[in-house]
Amino acid sequence: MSLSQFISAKKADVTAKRERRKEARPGELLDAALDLFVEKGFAATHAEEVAKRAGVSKGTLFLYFQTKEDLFKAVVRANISGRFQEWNDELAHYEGSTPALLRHFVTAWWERVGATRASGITKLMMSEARNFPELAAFYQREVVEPGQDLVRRILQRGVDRGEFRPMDTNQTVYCVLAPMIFLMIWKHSVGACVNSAHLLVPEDYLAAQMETLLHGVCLPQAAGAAPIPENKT
Amino acid sequence: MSLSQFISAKKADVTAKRERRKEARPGELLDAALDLFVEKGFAATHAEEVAKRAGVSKGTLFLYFQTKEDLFKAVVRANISGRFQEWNDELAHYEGSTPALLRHFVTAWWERVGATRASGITKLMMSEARNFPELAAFYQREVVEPGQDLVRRILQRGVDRGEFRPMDTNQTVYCVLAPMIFLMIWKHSVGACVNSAHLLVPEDYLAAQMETLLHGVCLPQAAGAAPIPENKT
Amino acid sequence: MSLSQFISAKKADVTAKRERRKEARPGELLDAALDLFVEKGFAATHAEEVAKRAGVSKGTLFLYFQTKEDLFKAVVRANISGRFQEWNDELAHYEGSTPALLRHFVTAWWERVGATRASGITKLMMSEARNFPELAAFYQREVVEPGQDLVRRILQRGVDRGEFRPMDTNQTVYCVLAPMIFLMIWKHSVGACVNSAHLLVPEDYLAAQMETLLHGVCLPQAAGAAPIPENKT
Amino acid sequence: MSLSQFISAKKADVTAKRERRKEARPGELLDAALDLFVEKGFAATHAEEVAKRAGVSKGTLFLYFQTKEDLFKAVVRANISGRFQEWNDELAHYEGSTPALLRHFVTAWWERVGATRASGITKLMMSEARNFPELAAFYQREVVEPGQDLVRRILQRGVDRGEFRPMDTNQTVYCVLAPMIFLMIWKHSVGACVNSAHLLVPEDYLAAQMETLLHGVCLPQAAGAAPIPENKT
DNA sequence: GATGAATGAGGATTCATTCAT
DNA sequence: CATGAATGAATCCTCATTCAT
Repeated sequence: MSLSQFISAKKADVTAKRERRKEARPGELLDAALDLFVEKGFAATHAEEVAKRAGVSKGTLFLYFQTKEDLFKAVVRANISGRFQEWNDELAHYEGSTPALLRHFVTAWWERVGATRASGITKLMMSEARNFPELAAFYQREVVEPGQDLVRRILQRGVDRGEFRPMDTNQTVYCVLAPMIFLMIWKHSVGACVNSAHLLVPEDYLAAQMETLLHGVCLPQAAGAAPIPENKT
Repeated sequence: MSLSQFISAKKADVTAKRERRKEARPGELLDAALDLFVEKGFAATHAEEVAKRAGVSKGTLFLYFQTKEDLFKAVVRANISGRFQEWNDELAHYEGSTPALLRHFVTAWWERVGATRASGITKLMMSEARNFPELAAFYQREVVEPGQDLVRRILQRGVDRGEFRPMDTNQTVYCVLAPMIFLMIWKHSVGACVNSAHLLVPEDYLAAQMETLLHGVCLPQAAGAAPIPENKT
Repeated sequence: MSLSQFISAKKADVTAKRERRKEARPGELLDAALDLFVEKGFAATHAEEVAKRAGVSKGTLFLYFQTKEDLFKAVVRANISGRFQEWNDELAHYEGSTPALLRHFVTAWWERVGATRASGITKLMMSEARNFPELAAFYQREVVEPGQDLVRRILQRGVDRGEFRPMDTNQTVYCVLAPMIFLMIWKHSVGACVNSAHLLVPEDYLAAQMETLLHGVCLPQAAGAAPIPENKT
Repeated sequence: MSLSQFISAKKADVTAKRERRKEARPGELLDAALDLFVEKGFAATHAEEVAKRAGVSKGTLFLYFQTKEDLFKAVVRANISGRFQEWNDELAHYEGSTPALLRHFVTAWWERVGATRASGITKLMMSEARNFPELAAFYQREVVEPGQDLVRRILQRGVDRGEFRPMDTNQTVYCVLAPMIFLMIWKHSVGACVNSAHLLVPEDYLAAQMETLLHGVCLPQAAGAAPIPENKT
């Protein structure tokens, strides 16, 4: 190793160590923040506690996130918003039937969000939306609308390909999303502190929901469902 | 009337008025507190605001409820009364088809609970369950389990009468309840502070859910649904 | 004393004691605040210190003044703004010559503001104006503009009555006010911490300023001054 | 050129550059600090901002000045240089009338100090004198007293030459200096953040002040002013 | 010497709770 | 019983200063 190589290696090393730390910090803080936000809610989570759990001081937290709201937004972005790109890509390149796509989407969502700590964020937003209008707006913009949009496009794909019967996709979107939202809320509220005799089994519940949903919205030729009778109620 | 008579009459009058109010006080406070807890959550609801809305002073609130937590617990307990007896009776004497019964149950629920202030209690419990585990257990015992039981018996009636296909009623129960729970929470959180382009219309949503549900779980002869294909995903 | 008299007297007494306290409080707080604001500046004055000096707790201060800025505004109103009514009345009813009026105004100002603690407020505003734009605007609105207006009307009175030569009153206003402002600043800065050999004697300084000013602006017939020569500079 | 030669040449170059910068550093820092202290006051000026404006890091600032107070003191000291020598010389060799000398002095002061950044120092001292008594004394000694002395000698020259009426020069000195001081403070406080309808025009204000001053203090034969009437007030 | 990440004391403000009246 | 003035612990955020690199 030449001298200059040695010198620059040394410097690189020093810098690297620092930068590794600096780059790791936000992640560690987001991690700690997610835990605490989910556990205690936005208002009841104290900045100092987040910092302590991440192993740094209060001041350091505010070095990386200007306010507690910013921290929250960053948590949402890191855990949810970021996923939509991925899903949009999958949707664009999916080649199978739309019922299969919908099942895939729900399964993937469960694995990547529903079953993870990130699911707590949704419960959190439902609880605190009214007290933090700006956060609510942010969440609506970054999560709710992209999510509804994604589902709407899936449903429309089914209609366009003659797999689903014509429908008001704007309303049906809620039939797809509501079970997921319900699941996240349930898990982080009642589910977190009660041992019921008949526990909710998320995967079974989701599968059941999807099947009842599909047999209701599918045309006969697509998923084998019968035509909907006209004499409703 | 002598002076002393006048005085004691006046005093008696004042006392009577006071006692009347005194007995009404806790109810008025619980009423005010329910509204505020639902609207803003536990932490963000200020004792003074509750008192003001009930028309008394802050001091009086703490005369009836030692702490804010006590007030919260009293609010939840006071609002979870026995509506189940009523429904159990209706179920026992219902003579129509089970799909019609289920539709009736959901409609009645929306009218008697979902559309009323009582729906706020559910939102409240979902939001604060983790902070009040003791209350969550109470809620589970007094509300969740009786509710699940009721629905389970409706579903079982359908299976027994050959209207519904055989199913794991313990899981399907959630398919009936989840939309209701979702609706209550949505209404009191996102629904209260976001002007989305595509608002959720509760009645439409419930009707749609019920139809997709029925066409998924009903046997062909019962509600005209097609047989469920065996090749699930 | 009858019973009812006794009763209402007792009640009145109790209430009175309380109210007397409640009414005295803001004054005590304003008093303490004025001292501290003048001594340490707005930013460096701590709410807790103000409260302590007034003999109450931090919380009590915020019971009477929502923010530190509000406290400051109240201090200004109590010590300066309130004076303008009084001066405007005096101006309206003054019957002597305008030079005498101007001398009266300056003397009165010195006695009622310049020589009192209130003078510190002006120095304070000069120091902190740029950091607290809202306070600066408030001060401009409540003090500077009414003050300039008052002086302008005095000058105009002199011109109208043929005592002063015609002038741009908007600029001359500063010739009257500047010595006062200078005095307040000097007194609360250099003057507060230096023992100069040749101390500024405010009364002498003001008198000298007024005389030079008058002999400059007065028409010959009014105060015996000569016409201003045209070859300035 | 060998490798080692290249390295040491490079190093020498770097070192030279560094040393050049190193010597300039404190000056750049003082320069940046002056601007900020004048603009925002001592407390509201942040170390980091000073460093950034000087193009160095926060750490470097504290390398040259142990504390923010030290920096403040250095700023004041660095900006109070000997402009008095220059003026004393001008005074000694001036051959015109004393009124003309006084006008010259005021005009020169405005051009060389009042209109420049140096005026900020005065505002700074007035604002912070009470927090830095030691500096206030220094300022008194190095600036205030020499300045008063200079003016006093001008006035005395007028009296001695029969141009000015006899006076207490110690007090009249303030009549000359106060407008200047007022102007510097006004400009850096109210003047910087208020859009008044009638803005102060420094040059006009100074000219007007000087004329009223001269016509008040001058004997008739000196500047054409009328005799001062004896019937004051 | 120079850097900038990290620190933590400090300050304004809130609000559940107490208690003299 | 009822009141509401008073309290002070608790919380977010800032920023001078330090120190490992």
